[in-house]
Amino acid sequence: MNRILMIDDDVTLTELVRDYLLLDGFQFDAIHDGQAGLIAAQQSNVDLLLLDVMLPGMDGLTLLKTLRKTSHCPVLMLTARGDDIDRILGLELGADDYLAKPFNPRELVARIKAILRRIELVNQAQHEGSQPLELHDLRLDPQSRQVHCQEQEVQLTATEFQLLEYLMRHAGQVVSKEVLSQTVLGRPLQLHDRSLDMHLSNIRRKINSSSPESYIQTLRGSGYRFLPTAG
Amino acid sequence: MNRILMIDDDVTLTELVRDYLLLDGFQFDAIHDGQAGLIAAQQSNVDLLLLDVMLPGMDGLTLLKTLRKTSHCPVLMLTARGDDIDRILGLELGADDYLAKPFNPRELVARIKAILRRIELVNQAQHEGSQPLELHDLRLDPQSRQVHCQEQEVQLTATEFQLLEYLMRHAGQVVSKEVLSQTVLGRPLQLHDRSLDMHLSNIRRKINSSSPESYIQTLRGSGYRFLPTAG
DNA sequence: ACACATCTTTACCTAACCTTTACACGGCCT
DNA sequence: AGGCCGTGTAAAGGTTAGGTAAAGATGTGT
Repeated sequence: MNRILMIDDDVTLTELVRDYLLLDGFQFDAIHDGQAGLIAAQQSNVDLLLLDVMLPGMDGLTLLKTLRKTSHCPVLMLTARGDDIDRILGLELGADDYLAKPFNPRELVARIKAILRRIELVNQAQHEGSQPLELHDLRLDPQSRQVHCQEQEVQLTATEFQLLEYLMRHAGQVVSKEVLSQTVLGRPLQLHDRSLDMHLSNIRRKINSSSPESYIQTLRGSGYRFLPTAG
Repeated sequence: MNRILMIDDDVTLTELVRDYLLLDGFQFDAIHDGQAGLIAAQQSNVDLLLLDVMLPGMDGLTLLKTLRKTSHCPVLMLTARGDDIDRILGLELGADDYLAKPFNPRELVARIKAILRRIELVNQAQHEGSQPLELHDLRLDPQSRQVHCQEQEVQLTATEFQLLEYLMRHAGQVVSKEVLSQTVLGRPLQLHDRSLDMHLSNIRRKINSSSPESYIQTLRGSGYRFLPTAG
């Protein structure tokens, strides 16, 4: 789960952004004053900072400059149109992106995700989890992003693939819908949200066309479990 | 077997790291003084150097600077939080990575492996980088920078060539747009950046004029994959 | 300065995809 | 038995990623 800190004196705006980000499964805090914001950004463990340029207490550019002495936390600047964007993004200050006010909250979310994905990439070099998984008559290969069932290729969408991969990696364990929603869909499970059920259903349909076995058990009220091979 | 040398005055820490690295099949030595460390690094045959910034005898940055005059051995810096990371990683000193103390030993191992893998890759690329690649009815020759499709030459621009080469070298694997943008275009993928799509489109058009086969698969939401020949 | 090649951005479109809605079924409790 | 709740799934609806044409920007050589 990613923690976002927003430093902006516009309370209406921060509340709006809060709503959107919570829906997408982020943790969110807002601070409405520059100096307090700097301290919070320095001390707490923030994954990404949303920073307004115009701020009471301390303006955003100064804040960023100060923060950069001690932190490389990714920063997305919120600017008024016509601000000195080159300088903000350039080496001198080193923001990761900017967005001109007023902005579309969806766009903001998209940019946040883009930045975090970029960061993720850098850390990913050390990621090893790319060995093919083989259970029952299923083979799932993250490297080629292919799934075979009884040697027949099964075409899965990105989400279906992630879902199946997660279940297979946790074979034998019960995985709750809450966890699946958060890790696979990237958002908290909402009331009446049937997306996961649909994806599961689709996976089963696609797999069952090759194999009648059902590895994916439903544990009513608890979640799902992928049968381990021993069983 | 890879040989790791750690230069750090914290004996408890070096012992901890020793345990982890031995378990992972590395050879390991530790030296607790800067000057002695430099000499050891210069003389012995080390595959990777773990270097603390704060050191008795000679500080890590000076050591690295001196070492770089004679050696290109990969270096992973161990820093206190808030050290001038840019300078460490930058061209001036040329460390390969850094890790802030206190760190998780697993993370350290992961980064070490990542660096060594990277080095390995580079060596490999230099080694085989000049042999022509042949897949399906495509032949791509890095040496002459020519591409033939069914014996017919296909004129590609520099970017298109690099893109195709990267995909062919990773035939069978999914390659994300993020990775392609970073490696081929040399910049992080931005939101709404369609350059890659365009280059892909152009490559496909040029190739398809000679051959109706489509080796380049799109995996919506995941990236692209060049079909391996076996399949 | 100009022409040319290349790369990037913009814009539009479509198909693939994800989510929502709706209804059905079956377990579980009282 | 009856009702509630969680789940399966078909179908509809809305959204988005990707293909590509065309315009714009950038670069390079003459």
